[in-house]
Amino acid sequence: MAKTGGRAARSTAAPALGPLDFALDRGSPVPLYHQLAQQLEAAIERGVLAPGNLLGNEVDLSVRLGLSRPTVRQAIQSLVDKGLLVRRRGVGTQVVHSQVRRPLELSSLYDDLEAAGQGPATEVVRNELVPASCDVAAALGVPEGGEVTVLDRLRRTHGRPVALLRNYLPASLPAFDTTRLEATGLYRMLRSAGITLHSARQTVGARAATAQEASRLDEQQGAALLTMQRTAYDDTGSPVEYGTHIYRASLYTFDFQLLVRP
Amino acid sequence: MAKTGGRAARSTAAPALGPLDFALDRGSPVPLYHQLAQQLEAAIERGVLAPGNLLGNEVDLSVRLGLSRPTVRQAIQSLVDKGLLVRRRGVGTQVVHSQVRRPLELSSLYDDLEAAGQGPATEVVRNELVPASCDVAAALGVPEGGEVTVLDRLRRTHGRPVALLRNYLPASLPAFDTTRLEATGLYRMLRSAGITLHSARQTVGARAATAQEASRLDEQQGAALLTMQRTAYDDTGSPVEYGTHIYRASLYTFDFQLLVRP
DNA sequence: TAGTGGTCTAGACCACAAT
DNA sequence: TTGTGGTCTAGACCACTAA
Repeated sequence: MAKTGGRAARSTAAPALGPLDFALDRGSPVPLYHQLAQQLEAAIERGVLAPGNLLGNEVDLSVRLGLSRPTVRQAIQSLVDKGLLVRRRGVGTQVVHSQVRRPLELSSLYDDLEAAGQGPATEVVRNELVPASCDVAAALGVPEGGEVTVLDRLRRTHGRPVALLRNYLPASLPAFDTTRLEATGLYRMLRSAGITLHSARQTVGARAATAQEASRLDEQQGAALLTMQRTAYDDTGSPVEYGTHIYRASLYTFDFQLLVRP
Repeated sequence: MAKTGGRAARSTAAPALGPLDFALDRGSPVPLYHQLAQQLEAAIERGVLAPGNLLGNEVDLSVRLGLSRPTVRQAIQSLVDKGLLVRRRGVGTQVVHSQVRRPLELSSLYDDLEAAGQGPATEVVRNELVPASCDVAAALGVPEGGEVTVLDRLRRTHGRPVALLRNYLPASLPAFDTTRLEATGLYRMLRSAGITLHSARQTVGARAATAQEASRLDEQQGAALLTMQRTAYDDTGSPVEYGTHIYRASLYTFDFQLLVRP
């Protein structure tokens, strides 16, 4: 097939927006649109692409890169979805004005996913099978009184206790090795167990600390605590985890970025 | 290979997934992929599409609907992004297992956007120009001491105070009419002023109520409060609003769904 | 009017999963 | 081996924005 046949003709001495050099590898298993998106994002991050007009129209770009327009669009769209670019019909595609731009995954789900490995960050204080209470049964979709794994962890940063994490998991999952859990983190273990997270539902609130909670968290009784409940689901919609977390409000906040969908 | 070459042969009395009837209007200004997405979503919502295998392959679907495959894919992809569908290569596209499915916009930004109009939900208690303090100036990107609009509102539900909302806005915006603000809501007024929100950054925390806050919110001093700070940006990345909100933890929680991006 | 993104088409080959 | 989604192409016409 001569598909790529006429491509050699695209010589044209360095068009107006020459400074951008993208190296696309057609042999790579990573999709072209993804390669382009990554390199665009890197260019934006490095400030090579200033927050002004740019990315001269999609058609030119596709010709310059030797890609089809839909492919270029797909790359651009992924960055628009990330909030890095804005498209205006009849105007062009612009880099969004710097400011806060780190994508920032959501709240403590991210913590559980990434804040692992480094030192004795979280200590497992309980890891056993118990009968499911009413609310746990409802959240996990198991019969009330059926066995579930309960996991209590104490999380510290800089040596100070920050959070009490209680998680319930279906007993159908393989048992969790405590030491490995402390080194790896809950979500990474779920992942290596072949469970791919799909979505989660969270509720964030606040209340005063009980005497017991206060002593465990090194706070005064009645101190303000941040509370978070979460149910996480896998691809098929089956619940894989129900958690009730408590954070010291004096040391911890949830912060996240959100995009307004058109 | 004659792949679907025998396409005409695929007459087969009412194929397995016959019950779906989609009415696409090519004359409508609403894009075909969007029409299809809406009708698919409606079918899922109504339970016509059970959480199992379905949506027989994209190629057949496109033929049945008289659309090209990319168009069908675009429709499906939008529902995947919403968390309603899951695609598996070599398997097919499935409806995600019911459970929690309402998309649910994020936290109180949604409140501000939608919880408007109905009754005296929020009362404007302050609406004036003041010099920007350090943190306000930083958040809004204006010089310290420059004029900004400060807006204090008291929000009630069922007659009980729920939140104290303080917002700062650039003085460059047109003045906000207090009565209209109470009837319409802040974000709707911004929108009608031609400002399209793009993204926001939020921090959620907790602390004990001061005596003054307690009296305004009908709480005890020291009661747990939920706090939220937010900076919202428009398309161009310019800050359009900085808010410091306080909620009664006994009456209010943030709850939201989040999708795990692959 | 000219230029931009928005939508749509009709194909193609590939990678992966199930059989 | 078969069927699925994943990627990619090379065009086309339209709607909106700006000059």
